[in-house]
Amino acid sequence: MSRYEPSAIEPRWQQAWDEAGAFTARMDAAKPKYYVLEMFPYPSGRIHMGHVRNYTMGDVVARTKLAQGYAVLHPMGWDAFGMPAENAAMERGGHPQDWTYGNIADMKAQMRPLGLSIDWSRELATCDPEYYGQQQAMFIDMMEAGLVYRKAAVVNWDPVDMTVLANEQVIDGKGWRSGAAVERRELTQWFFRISDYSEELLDALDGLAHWPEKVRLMQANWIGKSRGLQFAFQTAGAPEGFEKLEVYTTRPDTLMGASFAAISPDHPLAKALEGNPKVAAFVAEARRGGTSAEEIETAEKVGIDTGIRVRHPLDASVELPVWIANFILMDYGTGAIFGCPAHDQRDFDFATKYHLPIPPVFVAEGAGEAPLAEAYTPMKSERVHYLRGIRGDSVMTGDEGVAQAIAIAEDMGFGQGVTKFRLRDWGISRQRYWGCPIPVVHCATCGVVPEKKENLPVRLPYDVSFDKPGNPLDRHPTWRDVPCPRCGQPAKRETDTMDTFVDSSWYYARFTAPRAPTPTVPHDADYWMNVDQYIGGIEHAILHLLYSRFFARAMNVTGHLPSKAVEPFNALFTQGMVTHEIYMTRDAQGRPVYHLPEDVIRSDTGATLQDGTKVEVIPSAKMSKSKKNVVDPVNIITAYGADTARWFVMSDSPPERDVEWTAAGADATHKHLTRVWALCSRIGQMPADHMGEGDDDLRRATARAIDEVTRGIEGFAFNKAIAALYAFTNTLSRATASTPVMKEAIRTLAKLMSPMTPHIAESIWSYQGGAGLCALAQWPKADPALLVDDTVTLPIQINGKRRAEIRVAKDLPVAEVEKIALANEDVQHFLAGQPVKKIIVVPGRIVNVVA
RNA sequence: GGGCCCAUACUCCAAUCGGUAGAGAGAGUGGACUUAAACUCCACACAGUCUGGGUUCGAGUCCCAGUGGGCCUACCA
Repeated sequence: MSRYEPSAIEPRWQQAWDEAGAFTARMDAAKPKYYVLEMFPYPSGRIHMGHVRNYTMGDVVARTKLAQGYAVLHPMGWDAFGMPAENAAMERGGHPQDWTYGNIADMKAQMRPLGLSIDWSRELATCDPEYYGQQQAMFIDMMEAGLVYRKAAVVNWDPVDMTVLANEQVIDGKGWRSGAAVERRELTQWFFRISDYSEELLDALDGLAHWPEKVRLMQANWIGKSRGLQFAFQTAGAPEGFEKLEVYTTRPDTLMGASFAAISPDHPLAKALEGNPKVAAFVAEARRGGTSAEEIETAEKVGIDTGIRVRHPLDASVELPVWIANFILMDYGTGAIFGCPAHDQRDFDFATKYHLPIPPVFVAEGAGEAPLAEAYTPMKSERVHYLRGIRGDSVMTGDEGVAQAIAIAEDMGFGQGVTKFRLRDWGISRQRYWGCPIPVVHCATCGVVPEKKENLPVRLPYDVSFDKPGNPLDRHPTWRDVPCPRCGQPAKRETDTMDTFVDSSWYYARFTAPRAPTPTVPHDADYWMNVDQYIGGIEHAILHLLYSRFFARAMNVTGHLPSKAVEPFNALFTQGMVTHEIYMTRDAQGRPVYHLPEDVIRSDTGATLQDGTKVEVIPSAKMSKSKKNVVDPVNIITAYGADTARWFVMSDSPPERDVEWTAAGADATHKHLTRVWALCSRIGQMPADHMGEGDDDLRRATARAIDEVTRGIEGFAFNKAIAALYAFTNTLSRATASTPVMKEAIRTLAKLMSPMTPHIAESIWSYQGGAGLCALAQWPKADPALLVDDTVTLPIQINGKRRAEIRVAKDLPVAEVEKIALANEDVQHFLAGQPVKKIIVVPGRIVNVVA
């Protein structure tokens, strides 16, 4: 065995795996199946260390399950539609399709050297017509199932780029690319009825036992269920048609503390009042409100009195003013509220500003009434003293007060208890070229008509240009102008395309039969679903994962997935980031200048540039191009090999936490692999009949390593599995056992390393006479008899302090252990004649004597 | 404002059910090898677990209060 040269062995083993079809997923009724999936990447053209960590984690799971006898499905694809491709076309010319497929080829070329156990025969890109055509078929099925509808919705419209912008693309009220002032425009858009599933999507979260608590909580908050009271105020002085004003509240128990009513600037009543120039000006100003976090935080609560009055539902003699206020959202509830300043901080701020009364409804139990410096908002579970409860003076919890208020309102007939959700229907229309075309045709006679399924896919035309702003599909007559699929009269295609989140909401299902002429194939979907382990970033905790859960239900309703797959991901793991130090100097003007790690010389005392300039070292942060604290995986693979990169990103930190990339760490990993190589070489040269010492000890150490590594991997504690491998390697390198035992131990070491470092594992395996490919060899099982010692060392504590230890047989009865412990010389010494009050024996662990 | 996570040796991190604080890695120190250095090998040293209370025979681990750092989310009535 010559030197350890990753560049020589890695491509060779990758080829061997390919030729053996080692990772081709095959349905096998005789085997349990395992579907492991990492969130597929956007084809930006470059992989980064975050990808390496994400895909290595999935690979470790996939390779281990394969060795444990599962039929494994471990596919990869590309989330290939989206705006960057169009932006690139606009900025640099070229075509989004060419740009995207070029990037896919580049990225795949960077990924393949990692040696991932991916079934590349199932590769797909969401921009493949074979993929999005099936998505269009499902869209039509969903239309028929009543899961899709059109409605007018207010959107952010960029008048220069002539497109709809997402909220995060609006910066300071201006389009992020064009810089043009963004308008709010009403457009007719397509929606999925995800809000019909609010309750179910919320309730089903409880069943996702192997999802991070954090993600489930984030989704629950996003769905946002609330129980409250909806009722109508009678108005006075309102325009015609507004004799009633519907409001919604989750705190109907505070109704007697109402001092005003307020409506959203987007409320129909506000629109009806825009004849008043002051109102119109206020509404226009409020709508321009910034969207950045900072602006929202500092935005002052402002309003304008409409002059309209409403009658209090419980006391007709009380009239409340109706204000238009900038902090009322049209999207939530009814877009109108009653203000109870004593028990809502926003209302309190508002009332203080406009000198509205602040009557408290309740006070802390035992407290008296006193002027408030801020709103009093105890938890609803807390008992409070109601001074102005709906039933007058009483003491109860907020929850009880709310329930009572709803009951009374329903009894009196002025309102009903209702459950509301924050989750809105999912608007999927995008005025973009590079997305999945919505497969419908607009006909003057027949209205909106779905395309015939035999005409799918509705392909994106290639001959488009991006020299003009707007959607090129809009100005493509031969694509746009088509006969109506129903009556044959001239009609127009829908030119909007789908949100790219639609593409990623079902790719996991498509992987089970990626080339089928239908979205899925029942037999395949039934065999492979669900995804047993899904791995990805926390940034997709809400949208992608919630949409996927909805889509799986929609696919079930339309017959594309079995009912067992309505929750498509059995287990979810969200991995931490890869971080790196940041190196900074300052230019003549004092502005920060950042430097790439390879341009910096790091020493114990600090860091300098090549020319000796002192560099400021900023603690590790997420790798980012702008801070230049990036390490290119391609360079690492060239310098050290894929096994080093894979091992390093899995070592040290627990996988859910961030891992810091350091040059010293990567170097150390490479050294370790070199040591393992040398150890293998040495064992390989031992005479076959060499009789050594400590065979049993090495067998025990081997069994322990199997046990620890297996438990580490299965428990997603890859750092602990790697630590166990370090320890086992050290033990083995010091061992002086007989040749067969040594060989057995290093073959086991290779197998245990193979999920993390598959290439070097294959080399060792074949050199040590392992049969076939290491990747396909069975995962070792630890002999339970070798995992337990016959005798154990028990520490003895006296009053909680460790004072002595004894060595006893593992299963020695407690009474015997007590006797031996008390007879111990050191114990007698420390007891110094004190009587023993109590003795606690934890078998196999510890003895504690209480004196 | 709300929520979640983290805090153990110089650094990154281990420590099953509460049971001897150290598995592993880096950096450090000393030594062997070398003309010398690098590489490699061997050895050594390094904390009582962020602070303050509590529960317990026993707390890094559980509970309460706080401090520091990170992430997410937010006028949701």
